[in-house]
Amino acid sequence: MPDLNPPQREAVNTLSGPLLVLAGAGSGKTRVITYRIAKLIKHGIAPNRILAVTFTNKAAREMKQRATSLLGRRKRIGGVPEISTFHSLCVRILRRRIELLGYPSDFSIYDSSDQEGLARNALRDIRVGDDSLRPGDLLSIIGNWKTRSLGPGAAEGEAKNDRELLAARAFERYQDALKARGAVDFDDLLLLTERLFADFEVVRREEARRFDHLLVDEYQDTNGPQYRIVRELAAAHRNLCVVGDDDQSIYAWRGAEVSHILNFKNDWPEAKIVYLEDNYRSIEPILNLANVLIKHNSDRHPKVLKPYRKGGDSPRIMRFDDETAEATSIVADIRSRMEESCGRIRAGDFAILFRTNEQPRAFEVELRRAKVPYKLVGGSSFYDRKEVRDILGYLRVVARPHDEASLLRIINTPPRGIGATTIQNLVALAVSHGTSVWEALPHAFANGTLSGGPAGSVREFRRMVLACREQLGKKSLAELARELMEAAKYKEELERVYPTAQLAEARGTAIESVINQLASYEERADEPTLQGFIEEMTLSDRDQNDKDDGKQPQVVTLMTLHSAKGLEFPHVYMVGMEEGLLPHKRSVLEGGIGEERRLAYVGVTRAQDTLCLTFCKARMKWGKLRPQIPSRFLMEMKGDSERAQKAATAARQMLEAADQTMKERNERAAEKAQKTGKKSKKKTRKKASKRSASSRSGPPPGY
DNA sequence: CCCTGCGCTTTTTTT
DNA sequence: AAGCGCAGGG
Repeated sequence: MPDLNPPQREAVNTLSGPLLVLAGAGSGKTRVITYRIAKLIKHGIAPNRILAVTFTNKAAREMKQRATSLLGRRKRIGGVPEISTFHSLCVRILRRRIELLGYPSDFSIYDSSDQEGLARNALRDIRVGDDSLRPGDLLSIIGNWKTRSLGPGAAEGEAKNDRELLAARAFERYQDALKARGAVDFDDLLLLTERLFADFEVVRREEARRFDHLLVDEYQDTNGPQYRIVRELAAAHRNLCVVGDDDQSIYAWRGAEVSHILNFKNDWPEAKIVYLEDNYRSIEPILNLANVLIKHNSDRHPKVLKPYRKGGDSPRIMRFDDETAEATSIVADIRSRMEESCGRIRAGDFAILFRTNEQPRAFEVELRRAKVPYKLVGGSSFYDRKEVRDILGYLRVVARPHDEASLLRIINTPPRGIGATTIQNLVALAVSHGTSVWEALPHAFANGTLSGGPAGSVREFRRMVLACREQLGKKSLAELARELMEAAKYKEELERVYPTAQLAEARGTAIESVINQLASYEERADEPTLQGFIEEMTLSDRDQNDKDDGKQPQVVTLMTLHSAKGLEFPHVYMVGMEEGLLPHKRSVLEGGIGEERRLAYVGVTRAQDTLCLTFCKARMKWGKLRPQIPSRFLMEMKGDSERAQKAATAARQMLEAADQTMKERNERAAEKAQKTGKKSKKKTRKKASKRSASSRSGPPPGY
């Protein structure tokens, strides 16, 4: 890539006022942002007056690195620019001011698995009509409302059917439960910040005054709350630079609105607009494919990626019998390309991109078998492992014993004789006192809720937590964590549960790994706190690789198309190019092919040198081999619109049919449930009345 | 209180 | 195919 081209230079040199940079894929937008930050500082802006916001921690980390290396020695003068994600920015604001909204300033942040527990409780014993909801469904509905800044009241008012009414009521209980625990979920971070700005002018001014320049990356993916937070922060100084590409908007399902970037000029009439269309990343044939594909989207800002790197091999399209064959061949392909290149091409040059998180399974098996090193980004990995969640639970309880979700998670892990009944009684007592379970413990000893064996176990548990809290600040956090896990006899439990020492050992490494990450956090952070570490673990993008902050190991990358946004690889495989997968079934049936096409576009434009698109004739699902139709996007890229049409029609028919059989099955199940359902309904009612009898006051909201 | 085994459901993307 | 919840035995 040459030095800055004219539009890039213009973007970098526009130092004040609103600026919209419409940057195509591979046009060097990260470079433009970092150069701009450097330029601002060279022109005398104090670094700590600059705020840059990104969507992922990875992007923030990278931007920080590049900016500091650009600035060299200069960074020491006047601090460093603040580069963070929306979420961590909001956490910082809320820690300062959230008490105005009735939350404690040491609020906990609940991640998806904590949320699920709350959702389950919120749904307990409510029924509207004969609709019911799964916790996951509820959470996605709530997420939807939250990204539209709707509270439970407004949601109930808007509810159009029983299902939504039910969800709205559960939403209220869910939100009450969160607040009662002094906890917020991910959406709340944005929502409460927005509310703080709206309700308290002082806060808005105070926060807006911290910075004179605001830069936002991936602006096409801002949702409502993010958009309004940006607007408020930049309203006074108006030095707002946003960078994005409407063709890469892939988060509409999470509330992102492309209109934010398309209507930028309406909000900031004096804004300058710069287009970056020169692509320095990919070779010509890859870009041709991308351009042809995205043209099929009608609702867009027309632009074309212009290749800087002319010539090169055309992308390959390959067909396989099933996902096992797909994985085997691709892994073999990777191996042979590495071998033939005599070490010039390395594992780290390859990426395998897919639409859904079940797809990498076959590849993992195959890569392991072929001894090719790889990493699986995101998905259910390290952070979701039971052991990791357990130790984090312990740490969270030590940091803040009122954190109910964590307390209940670990109070009997490993089993220490505090069973379900005991826990239920404790929760009921806490509820009737209107306190957290932790606070209720002394009362429970006093009034006899706890007695005998369980009382002893609980007392010992409480002592263990208190002893650990005692040590906070006196010992290193890593040391503390190690001692805590020892006191909890966690390793012994692993040895007990797993048949072989080897298995137990493998499980134990997760614990070790968290403790190591804690140690490295302590070294790196200015003022390390347990809360700070937990926050980092909760908010971090789920990239395990941030632990080895030195050299990236040379490994093949496996990730979803969504996670691939913003990245590039010399050699890319886009796998599972099939109707129902990409475009995803849901989009085929409910509309929204445009976003799927953008997703495919994002995938194609990740590739620098070679691209390989693959699909399978059939795919294993629920133990059955199901025939697949090649993705219409493949045909669109080949310029065969007619066959793309046909594929679309055939896919719709097939998926609708599958949907129909499933509906029928559900109906049959529902009928069955109605017969036994009367019984089970009675059962749950009985249970409910039992519970309320024992707790006297009945289950209040949140339980 | 804890463990096992059976049966039932499962269908996207994430900070 | 696999993970989860629940019932029943130790």
